[in-house]
Amino acid sequence: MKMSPKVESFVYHFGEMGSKWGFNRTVGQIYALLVVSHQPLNANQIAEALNISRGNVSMGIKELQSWQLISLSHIPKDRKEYYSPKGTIWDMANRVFEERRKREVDPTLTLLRDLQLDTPTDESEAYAQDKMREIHDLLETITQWSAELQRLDPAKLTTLMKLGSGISKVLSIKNQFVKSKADKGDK
Amino acid sequence: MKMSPKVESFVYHFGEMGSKWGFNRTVGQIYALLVVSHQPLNANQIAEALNISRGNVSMGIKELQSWQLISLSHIPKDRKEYYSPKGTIWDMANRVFEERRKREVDPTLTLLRDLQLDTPTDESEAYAQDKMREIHDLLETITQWSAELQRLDPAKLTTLMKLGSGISKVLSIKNQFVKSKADKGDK
DNA sequence: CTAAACTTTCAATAATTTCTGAAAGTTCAG
DNA sequence: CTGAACTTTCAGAAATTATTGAAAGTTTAG
Repeated sequence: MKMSPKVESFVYHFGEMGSKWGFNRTVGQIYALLVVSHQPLNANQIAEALNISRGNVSMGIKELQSWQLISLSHIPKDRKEYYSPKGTIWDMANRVFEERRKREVDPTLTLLRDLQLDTPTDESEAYAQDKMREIHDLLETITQWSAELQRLDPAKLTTLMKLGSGISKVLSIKNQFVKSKADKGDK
Repeated sequence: MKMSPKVESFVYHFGEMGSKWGFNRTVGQIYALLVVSHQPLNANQIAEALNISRGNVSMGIKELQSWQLISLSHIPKDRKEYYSPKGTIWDMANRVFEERRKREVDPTLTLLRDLQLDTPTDESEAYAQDKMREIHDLLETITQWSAELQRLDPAKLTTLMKLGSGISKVLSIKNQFVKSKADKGDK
């Protein structure tokens, strides 16, 4: 399993970036390698291609499984497990968003909600609490949006994006729509 | 500068989370502290409140400046610099998105574009290149969307979100709209 | 069963990142 | 100027995170 120069630079780059997207370098590399490989790979092939230890591959695979990013397969007469990316690239992006939300945003929302429950004891606490509420609302709105985005068919999304001039136009259309309903007293 | 328990848990939590959002713990804490403080704080106050060294504060401030997240002010008769968060919470979120895009997505897009230029030499390279193109297109679409989202007035966005049932509805409206234009031959 | 062919675990170590604090740099009032 | 009041820098120390590889665990063919 020798990587071609192109695949190699892709894989290494993805490793570096991956570490900023919530998983470590090795995990990013493993995933990148699987994505560009036409056939499923086993752990030894991965270790060899990436020049990392067998144990490290095992850790990486485990992590990718917790992100639900890979699926297993088997080759007849071969006991080894073969790994390949699960779903499309869009699925992958959704998984990453979702997983990050669960790990990073949800706990924050919980904390902020809890902190809202107490009544502030003085002016400075009131100010702090108000700011925390703002952040809470922001995170909630973003969460809501991304949840809805994820429900969309990506192909449709792309098409819509290309057809119009994007979301601003979409919103102004909706805005008019909502206004005209409101004018008729349709709240 | 003693933090109240509420502020304290907020600040520490934000520190932990911050490290997942592209800056380190200290930077997250400093920013959180500034956000919930009614008055601008100077470096010593920050160091004392967070129990970190003066030098560390200086580093953190520098980092926050590179993210364009804080502004400076001065108090008459006092030589120290006082720091406060720049803009609204929404501005902050935009800055973070934008900065992360610049640091994490843009270089990837560049790399992927470059890798597209070569013609594949064999079937497996062709496959790899095709996957890379998919990722490129995905990242580009996401980039486009987020750029447009940032241009929107956040208040308007929130209102729209609350009025309707979200983006799916918005899109289906636009979809009808575009279709009817298309039916009239309006491309 | 048993042993071969795997995978996983985990303690030790390596690599990386963050933090400190002393020293150097800057600014400005007098 | 000068020195007091700051801020920044940066080398080394501390803390955190990632990696290895040997040992333990698991699965299955025979």
